[in-house]
Amino acid sequence: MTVSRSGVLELAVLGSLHENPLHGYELRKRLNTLLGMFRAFSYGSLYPCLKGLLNDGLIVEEEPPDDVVLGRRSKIVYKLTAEGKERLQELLTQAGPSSWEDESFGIHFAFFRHTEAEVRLRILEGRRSRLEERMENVRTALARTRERLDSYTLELQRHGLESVEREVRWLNELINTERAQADKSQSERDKRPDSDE
Amino acid sequence: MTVSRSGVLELAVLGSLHENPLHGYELRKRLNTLLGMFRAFSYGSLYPCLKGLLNDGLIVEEEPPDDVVLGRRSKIVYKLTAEGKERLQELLTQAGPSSWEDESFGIHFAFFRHTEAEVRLRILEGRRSRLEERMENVRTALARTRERLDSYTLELQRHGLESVEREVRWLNELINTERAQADKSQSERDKRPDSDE
DNA sequence: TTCAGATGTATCAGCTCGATACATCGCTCA
DNA sequence: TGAGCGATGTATCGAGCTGATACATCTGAA
Repeated sequence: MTVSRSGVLELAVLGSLHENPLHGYELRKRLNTLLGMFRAFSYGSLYPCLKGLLNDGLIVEEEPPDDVVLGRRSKIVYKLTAEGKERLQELLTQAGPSSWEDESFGIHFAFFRHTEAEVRLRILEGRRSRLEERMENVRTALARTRERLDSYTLELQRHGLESVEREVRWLNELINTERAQADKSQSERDKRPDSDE
Repeated sequence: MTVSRSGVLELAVLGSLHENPLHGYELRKRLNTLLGMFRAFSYGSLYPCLKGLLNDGLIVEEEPPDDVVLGRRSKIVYKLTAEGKERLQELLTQAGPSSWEDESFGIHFAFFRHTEAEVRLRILEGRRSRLEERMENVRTALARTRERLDSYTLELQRHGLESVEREVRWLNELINTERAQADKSQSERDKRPDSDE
């Protein structure tokens, strides 16, 4: 906590370093590739974050392999410590309201393969209800406005709402898939496919 | 420039106050209704912005109407000055790269009814090429990645790209409409519909 | 009457972005 | 050879925004 580190960035960095050790520059590229259109991190957030994680003992500098030692090392390659792995597990397990914020959701989603089915469902459903709530607010605010809005503003509203509706449908599909899988593995564990759930 | 004021917020505030004088609380509600799903401003940015605009003489406190004078005024209603109107025109006329940033585009769009057709086209086309460029980068970065990504990450990429593709199509429609209107008014001005432009 | 919730102004810590600085490496073109 | 250039690489800073919070008033309902 000594140094700036926002939780979501921490997850992104620890999750990436868990897969393989990286140095800052490459970490940024990897993360931005991973997140695609959703998000792009800047050095101004990554380097302070790495410094903070190092400071807290969650990551350490990796020793360069012997055959590179001769040259001055310019790269600083980081890898997770045991505490770092623990912390990552913690971040992957807990899913609070921040997990379905716009900025956090993509990160959590990108590391879904490491998280429990139950947590995945919680995050997906949390995001869905967050979006639906927001749409509801916008719609009622829009309906309450007395003056009539010009066509450009209305078009903006329409497009915005439609985009979010599409995301909700996408979330629904994902949730259904997750549920179907959960049910399947549940009934496999039970060894007897009863009709009652 | 004395106080914090980011250009896009300045446009949003001046544009709103141009239509009718408002106090901070109401300004925020109006702006957030106007922008719908696109953006929401916080007090932490609005009040400093109002202070800055006041400081630079672009807005002034409006005298309360006589029939309210008796009670202590708690509201501080602001309205544009002549310099404020000038500045607003300036902001509406100029369209640079910042106009097609994610955070700015919605604001510019929401005030399109006050801007020239030529500027509207510049902003729409600028945003389109910005999005296309970004998609191109993501796609090549994705193609260059050697390791294969898990299904969640791929799904995230797919959804992200699809959303942006949809926005590009939306922009195309708007651009076509704008162009058609521009051509129409152009030929009306010419009074003779020649084939060569 | 009291209390909750909307209205209203204002600030602050923490965090992020975009720009920038600086240095090295490998490549190409002359 | 070496000049130039773009990618690689680490790092910092100012400016600005969010979310939380504090505090005060007004209104209507219980």
